[in-house]
Amino acid sequence: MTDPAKPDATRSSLSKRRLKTWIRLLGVTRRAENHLREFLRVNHDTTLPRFDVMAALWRRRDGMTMTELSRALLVSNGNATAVVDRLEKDGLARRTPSVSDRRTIHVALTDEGLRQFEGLAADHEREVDALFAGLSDADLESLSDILRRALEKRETERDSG
Amino acid sequence: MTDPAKPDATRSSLSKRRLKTWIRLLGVTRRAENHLREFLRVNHDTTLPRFDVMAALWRRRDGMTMTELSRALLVSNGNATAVVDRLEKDGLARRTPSVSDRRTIHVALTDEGLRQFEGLAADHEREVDALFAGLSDADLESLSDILRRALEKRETERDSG
DNA sequence: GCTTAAAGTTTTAGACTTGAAGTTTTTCCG
DNA sequence: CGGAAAAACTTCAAGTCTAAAACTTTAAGC
Repeated sequence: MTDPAKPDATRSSLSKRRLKTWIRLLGVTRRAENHLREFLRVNHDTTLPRFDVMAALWRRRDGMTMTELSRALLVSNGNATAVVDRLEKDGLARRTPSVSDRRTIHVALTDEGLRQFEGLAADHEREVDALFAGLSDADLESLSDILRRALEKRETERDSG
Repeated sequence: MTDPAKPDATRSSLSKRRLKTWIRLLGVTRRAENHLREFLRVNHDTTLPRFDVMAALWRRRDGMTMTELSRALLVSNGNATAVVDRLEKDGLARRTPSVSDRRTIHVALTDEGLRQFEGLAADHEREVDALFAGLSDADLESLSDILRRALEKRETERDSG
């Protein structure tokens, strides 16, 4: 358990540093999310979850199942159902029963949904650009690298666990 | 508008890279949050918002006002009220009217709240440590630096805006 | 055909979250 | 002093979110 080569202070400081870094990561993410939520509400009268769903559907233009959607967004399936319900009610998304597997339902943006999202996405990208304007090209490269490594580690764990 | 020194592709790729990095940041954060939520639920029968509130109250042992609490957590004041309501109902937090200002209310952990949080915090730190075990000391340093810069940029904006 | 399992969706109950509106108290300023 | 404005907090309505249970459809085994 104890390692003479590494005094207690060193070991504990690494763990504490991981915790501190995580808390900072969380803080930056929440601030950015809050900013974007406000932006979407004020300028486009929509919400972050709606935007996320529309973005996922836009990326998969030919439609995706509810389960694929909830997995892509890292949210529960019941949650996805509710958001899609509201989008459908507003004429922005459409559900189509699958012909090959009568259990599944394909969701896709309507023409109006596509049109609306494209305007939204351009503004959103500008906003994110401004939000992270303080980060240089090198910063972005480095940040992406580190985050990718953090992600990979976890997926390896999931595979073997 | 156009800058001959920087071709369109270059300018747009920087904006796109910021967007991609933000999406990755969001993904990593959500994955970690989901993991920690599950951990708290299964091992300690509690939730992330409760943990966050307790952590804030633990850091400020002598108590803090509801407004300080909601600002520290980056959530709305109505939200803070609801979470503290539940903690109070469970005997983990206590509200005390301020004597100097009858509008404000001081919130603090009870003895039981303190005791419970200390167990929680130790486990939570271990979990975060494992979650980010893939990140080296240098990674953490670099990540912290970059995030601090992203944060500073935004606060400067808020001051001058 | 019948049972069981698998894949997917929906429902339910409860917690969380926000923004806005409302109450009480304090501060500011004439 | 007295009224307006601001601040702290709560309450409310609507939406978001999760986990777990219920339900539907399909597939597999007997």
